[in-house]
Amino acid sequence: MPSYELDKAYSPSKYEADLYKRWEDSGAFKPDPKATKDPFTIIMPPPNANGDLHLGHAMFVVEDIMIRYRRMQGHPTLWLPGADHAGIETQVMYERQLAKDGRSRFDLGREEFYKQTWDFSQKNMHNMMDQVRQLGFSVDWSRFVFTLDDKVVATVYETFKQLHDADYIYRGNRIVNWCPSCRSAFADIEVKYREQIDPLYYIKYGPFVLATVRPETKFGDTAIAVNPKDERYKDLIGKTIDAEDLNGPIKLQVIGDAHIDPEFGTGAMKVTPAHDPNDWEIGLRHNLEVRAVIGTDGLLNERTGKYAGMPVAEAREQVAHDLEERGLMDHIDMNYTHSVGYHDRCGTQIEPLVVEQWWMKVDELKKPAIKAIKEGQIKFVPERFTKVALDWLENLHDWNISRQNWWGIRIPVYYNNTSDESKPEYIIGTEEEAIKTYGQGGYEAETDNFDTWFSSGQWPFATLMATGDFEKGFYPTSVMETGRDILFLWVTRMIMFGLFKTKKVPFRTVYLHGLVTDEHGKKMSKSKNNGINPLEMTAKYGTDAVRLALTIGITPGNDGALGERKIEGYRNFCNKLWNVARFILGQFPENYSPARPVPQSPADAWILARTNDTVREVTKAIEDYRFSEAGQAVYSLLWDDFADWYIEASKVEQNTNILYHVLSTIVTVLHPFAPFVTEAIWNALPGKEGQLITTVWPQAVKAPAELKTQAAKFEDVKAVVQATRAVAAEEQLSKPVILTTNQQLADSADLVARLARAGAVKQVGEGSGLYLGTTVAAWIEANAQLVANRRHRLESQRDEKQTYLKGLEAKLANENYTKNAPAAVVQETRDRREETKTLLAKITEQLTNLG
RNA sequence: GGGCAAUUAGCUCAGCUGGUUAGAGCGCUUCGUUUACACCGAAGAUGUCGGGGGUUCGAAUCCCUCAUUGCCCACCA
Repeated sequence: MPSYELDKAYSPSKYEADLYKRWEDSGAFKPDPKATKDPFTIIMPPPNANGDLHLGHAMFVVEDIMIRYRRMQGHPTLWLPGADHAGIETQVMYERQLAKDGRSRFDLGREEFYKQTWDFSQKNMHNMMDQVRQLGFSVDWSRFVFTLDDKVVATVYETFKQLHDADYIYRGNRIVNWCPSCRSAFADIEVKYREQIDPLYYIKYGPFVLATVRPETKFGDTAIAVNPKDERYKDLIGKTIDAEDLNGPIKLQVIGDAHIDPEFGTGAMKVTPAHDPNDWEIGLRHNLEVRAVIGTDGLLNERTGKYAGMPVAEAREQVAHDLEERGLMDHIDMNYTHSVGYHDRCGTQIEPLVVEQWWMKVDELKKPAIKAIKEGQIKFVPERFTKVALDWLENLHDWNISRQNWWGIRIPVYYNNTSDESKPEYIIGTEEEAIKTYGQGGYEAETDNFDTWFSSGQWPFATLMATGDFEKGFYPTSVMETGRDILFLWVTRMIMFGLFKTKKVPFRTVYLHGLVTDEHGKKMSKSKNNGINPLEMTAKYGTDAVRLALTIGITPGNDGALGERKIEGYRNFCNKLWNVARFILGQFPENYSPARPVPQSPADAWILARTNDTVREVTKAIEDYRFSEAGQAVYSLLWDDFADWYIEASKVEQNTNILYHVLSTIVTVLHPFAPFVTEAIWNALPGKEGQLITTVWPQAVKAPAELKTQAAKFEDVKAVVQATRAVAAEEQLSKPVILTTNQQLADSADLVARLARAGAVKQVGEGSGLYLGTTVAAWIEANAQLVANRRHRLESQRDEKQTYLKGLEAKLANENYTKNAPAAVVQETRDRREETKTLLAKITEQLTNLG
């Protein structure tokens, strides 16, 4: 015997874990092999296996919405989860942990450090997987992929070799962004610039005075550059000058280079090709000697004499001090503002150094990517990011793909360590191949790792190749949904790699979400202590509440504010839905077996029409990636229409099949957004088989005219009820009596009375009392005093309508309007005019009767 | 220096290709022991849609311009 009963309030913790397990165990998360539509695939951006999930990950809820929606639509649907070893980021995090015990990675050594970081990330990975479950994400766990899985690494290696064979990979000694703390080079995009004030030293160099913020690099100066058009220095170009320096006299050649701004400083610049990117370029142009004076350890080297071994900052002070002492300092500007690069992961100041690295040529690789985007093979949501991505790609320079960190995927290169020069300088391949080529002990393995983004840039195909789904129609994937902040770092690179490796775009649509900020739109940060932990919130308010809070009111590409109060609001909404279900379940007779909903009353027709419209609206909105609007539409149907009106109406005239139908429909279309509460309710409904997660998405139909006519009658009832309530509230009337001349309204007397909390609804030949001003003529029985009291209200009502009518008439009198505006719009204006005229006549009549 | 976005109710934000008298949630005021829900219900107040100009029959929506805020990119001896 069904016990159609639910707890008084929805308690998420009671259901979530069980429901999730049931979904997972039933295989619902796997693509349905029987589904016949096109496959729908999303590869989840793999969270970094080095900590807890945060709100950025919780934003993947939009992926779950798409996935659940497509699954219900009957597509073979795959949401593939994974985790990222996140090279340098994880390394830095684990090093911080080590630092708490006063240790560094150098104490452990490379091998031990790797092993411990592996354990650290494995632990985090499992923790993270639990958290993904907690968010209700319907990912196919059987296809979980880690970036360090053998199959992924194999694909990454294969791609590297293919790129190398195509001549897109080279090894080069060039200036790079060096992080002295990580002891690794980084790509330009991993350097974040911060504005700061530093002293600008004007130092004397023979006949020159020149400005620099880095006097400590002067030992690496190999020229002085001036603008060739600068009259002051023109004659010196090409000459070599003698200058007194801290370590004795030196000679420097003077070169002319258009890069020099005559307005800056003294118009002359010291050129240090080894330690400044611009100077490096100048050096290339003028074939200057590259003299390194700072090592990869961030310390000055033996070329600097007594400064050798000093860290850069210390050396700078010392050199400046000594220059002053020796009379070689002209003056110092203490208020010079400029921006300085810092490593975005560890925050250490970047030291430009010349170090040998592996590079990827991008000039050819980016072309197909640009083409694909321009041709619309990849669409961006929101659209404005199309141009942003294109601009970035078009200006992209060769990419340094090697990292000297210890945590990552080793570049599969072995160098010739034998004296046999007929053998290749290096090979790309396995150790066995190295042995074959160079003999046992005749080779040296590369120790550099790949940039994390080199491997994750291959994620869409690397994952599907690892799971064996690549050939099964899941590639190209459907949507790449990720944070706006990694558009360049990740998305553009996936496009390049995807097109190179598979000749196909990796995804058809890129959906970018913005940043989740605190409730006042401020960035969340530890120092401000305004952060929200999504996992704490799911525990406190339920996962559905958090999901809705991250969906509704948040638009693609834009930042979205989230406060605890917002989550609380959606917790309330879930509870509202729960109670609606609880009420309806209580209405079912024993052994109720649902039948086709047939409208018997205007209210029935009205709610059926509203439900049908909402299904259409939600479906369209999801298809258009307007998830906020989709969620809002269901929210409003449930609360504003179903709960506030229809359920109340059903307490007078009940149509159980319609209650059942509307509840089922709401729960179904809300499921992608709030999967738990909807599934819990579904399970309690009689006559439902299987799980909601795999139930078929409803289809909106073209509503028959008769349904619309009937529905309009309920709108009339609503209007009278609302007007009555307003008057009753303002005049403190209890149980007012409603009079009407309208047959239909009189027919619905019980309904109107209940909804309006009226004493009675009476049909009369002629109205009297307080006129309600609704299209269906109705009055509230009232004495002369009360009517007189409300006279001003009628008058202002009349004035308002008159103004409005005037506007409409002016509009319709305008030929330009009636000619140019679409016929439907004009017709609507005409209808409105007639309506307003009728109302106005009634109000005027009422006022006349008042005398 | 280049670019993008935002500016709408006290707060946080919707408003898709221009077309009802501009919306939601929260907050606020008043009232409320109704056959589910106080995590509730009813009623209500609050807007020169940042300023100025323009296009149009019609502009929150399109164009120009200014202002403020945020973000991205580049450069910075």
